[in-house]
Amino acid sequence: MTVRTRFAPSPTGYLHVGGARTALFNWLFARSQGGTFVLRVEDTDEARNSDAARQAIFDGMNWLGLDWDEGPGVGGNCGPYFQSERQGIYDTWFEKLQGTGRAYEDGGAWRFRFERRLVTMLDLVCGEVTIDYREESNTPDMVIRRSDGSYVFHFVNVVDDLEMAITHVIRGEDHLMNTPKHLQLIEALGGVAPQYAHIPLILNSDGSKMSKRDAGAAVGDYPRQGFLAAAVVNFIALLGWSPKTDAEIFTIDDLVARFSLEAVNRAPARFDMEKCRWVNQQHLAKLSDVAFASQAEPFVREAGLPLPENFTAVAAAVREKVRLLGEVPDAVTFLLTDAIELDAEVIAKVRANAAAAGLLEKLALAFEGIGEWSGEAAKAALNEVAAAAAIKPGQLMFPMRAALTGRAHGPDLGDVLGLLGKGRSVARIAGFIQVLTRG
RNA sequence: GACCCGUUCGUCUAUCGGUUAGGACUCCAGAUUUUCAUUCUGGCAAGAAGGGUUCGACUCCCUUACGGGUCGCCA
Repeated sequence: MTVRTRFAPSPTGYLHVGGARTALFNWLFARSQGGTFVLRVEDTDEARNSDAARQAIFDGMNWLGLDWDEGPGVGGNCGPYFQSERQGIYDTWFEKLQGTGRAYEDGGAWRFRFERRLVTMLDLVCGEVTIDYREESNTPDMVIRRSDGSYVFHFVNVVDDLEMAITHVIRGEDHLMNTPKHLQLIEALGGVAPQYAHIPLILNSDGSKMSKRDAGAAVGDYPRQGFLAAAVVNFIALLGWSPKTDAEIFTIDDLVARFSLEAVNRAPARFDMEKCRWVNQQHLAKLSDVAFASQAEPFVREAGLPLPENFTAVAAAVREKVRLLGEVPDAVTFLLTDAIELDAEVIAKVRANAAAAGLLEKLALAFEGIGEWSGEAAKAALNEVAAAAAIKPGQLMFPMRAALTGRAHGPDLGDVLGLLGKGRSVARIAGFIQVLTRG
């Protein structure tokens, strides 16, 4: 039997990280088992659905790299994959259920009569769970068809899982208490129940339930901030699942190779944005210079900065200084424009050294004398100036960094000098000396 | 309120009866880097509480506390 999993979101809002992780686990399980991953859109609630939300789901899945083998856009033998287009199928199953005598009308709606007994399920994550359905007041018969003729979630979800031959239902723990209902319905329908795996929910860093508007909740925000899809996939995979090794940085293929439902945790996990950023930094570090530059380019363009021909080198210079691609524009501004902002604290710090201005003047002079400019040549000149002044080259570094970048932190000075070129380097030093001496 | 699931450093986690309870993020301190960052080394920091079972319990059982989930003609 080949594994078939599905992700069945409702297009009622943006794609949530919790949903994304559910999709990821289903995808990982299918891929690791050589199975099929189905995307099914549960858009039965017309009032709450929107095209924008539908698109957000597709965009989010595509961005994360979670491709589906069957579903919207790719088709498959179990379509249509929008529940809004499956009315006829539901009608057929509903009639079949009516034939069993387990459905009864109530105020225009139709309810499913539960068997009054203990229902035991064997969850792949939670283990054996038994729910008491003997007392009707605790577990009233559920409505499966509304008085307006439309079907409710429990019914269509079960029918579709049967129709689509889903073998493993991996979903959030918020569905755990729905499972006995689904099991009873499947039994009445004469179907074979899939295996269930209820995964723990993702909480905010303060332990509250993560919902809309919480930081990090919307998958669509991640690309905008400059997260790499591979990093987000890596990070959310580690929320509630463990690869059982000390390694933490994985490609999506690594995850496929290591994934197993047995290693899914039972306790809810909190979302730690700091660590997510760290994971992103680790993934950025693994990119080639060219790949990094092309990822960073849209952000620089968006910031309204000019893109020089040597942008790859510019980006490479700041690569290990950033955790998010969104930080790149700020980090490279001083290399792309001459309108640099001088940090007041940095100026004060340089001024504290009375000799700084004089040294910088000598440095500018030495730079002027360089025939063939390069970062290395400039550094050699700096070393000579330092030697002549009987100071360590390191002492000249800070004033020079301040003059060239306006800041205390930034790329390697050799890189900066090489990228800036002779003219701009000298000009910035001259300008900085003026600021220093002005008062 | 009832029912279900859970509870190891602040956070993510390892441990499947015998460990100085390990790793990672964050933070702090050193080292390296002529500068910045990276990197490296070290440090702070945990078995919710109380009962059992056992020669021995973080690991098994019970109780309590706490956290989360579910109780719709939402999905």
